[in-house]
Amino acid sequence: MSWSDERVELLKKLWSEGQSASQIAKELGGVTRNAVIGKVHRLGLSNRNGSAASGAETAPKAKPAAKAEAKSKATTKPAAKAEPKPAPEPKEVSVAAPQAPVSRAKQIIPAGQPLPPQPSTNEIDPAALAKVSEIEKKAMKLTLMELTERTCKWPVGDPATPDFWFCGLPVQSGKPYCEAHVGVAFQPMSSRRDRKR
DNA sequence: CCCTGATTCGC
DNA sequence: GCGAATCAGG
Repeated sequence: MSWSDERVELLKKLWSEGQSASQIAKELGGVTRNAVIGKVHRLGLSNRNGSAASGAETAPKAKPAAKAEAKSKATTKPAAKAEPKPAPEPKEVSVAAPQAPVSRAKQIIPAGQPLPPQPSTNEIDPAALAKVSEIEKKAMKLTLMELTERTCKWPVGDPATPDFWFCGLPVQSGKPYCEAHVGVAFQPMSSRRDRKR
């Protein structure tokens, strides 16, 4: 595989979108994450500007590079290329705010069948819920067959609906869900024992 | 162990 | 230019 124009464009897009190198590699196909990273560097866009994706974001690293380094990086990138596609990316996430309720999590519990470990959607940390609804917007939206050992298996939507999918984001570690969903899946402790019937 | 990006260096 | 190997870190 070679870096055709289209592939480079897709690479740029996905990279600035905040996708990880491995994810981009998968989508491109025929390349490894190393190839992606290498290309990214060669393109001079190692810095993901535009909007730092909150969440799975690596903090700004300041690498002294204790190795032999006598080169100065000339980051002179005009980038004044006329793109046919203006890159419609309304990326301007304002996370600084006290987290305004973007959207109320509707209780879309179909028949009351507690499929997922979805705990009572009313006594969970609101911040965690907000986090969930936020990451679910950029979830992988995988199908059942696409789930792997390390993709978030949190179901979203109504299983009896075409809008049903699994989160699919990278799992926290050995857990079945991504960080955000782990947050709501495992309640620290709550009034659990007071469930009387 | 899983992952992330960064860098090096033979090709 | 390319990317596997390696490095450095979470």
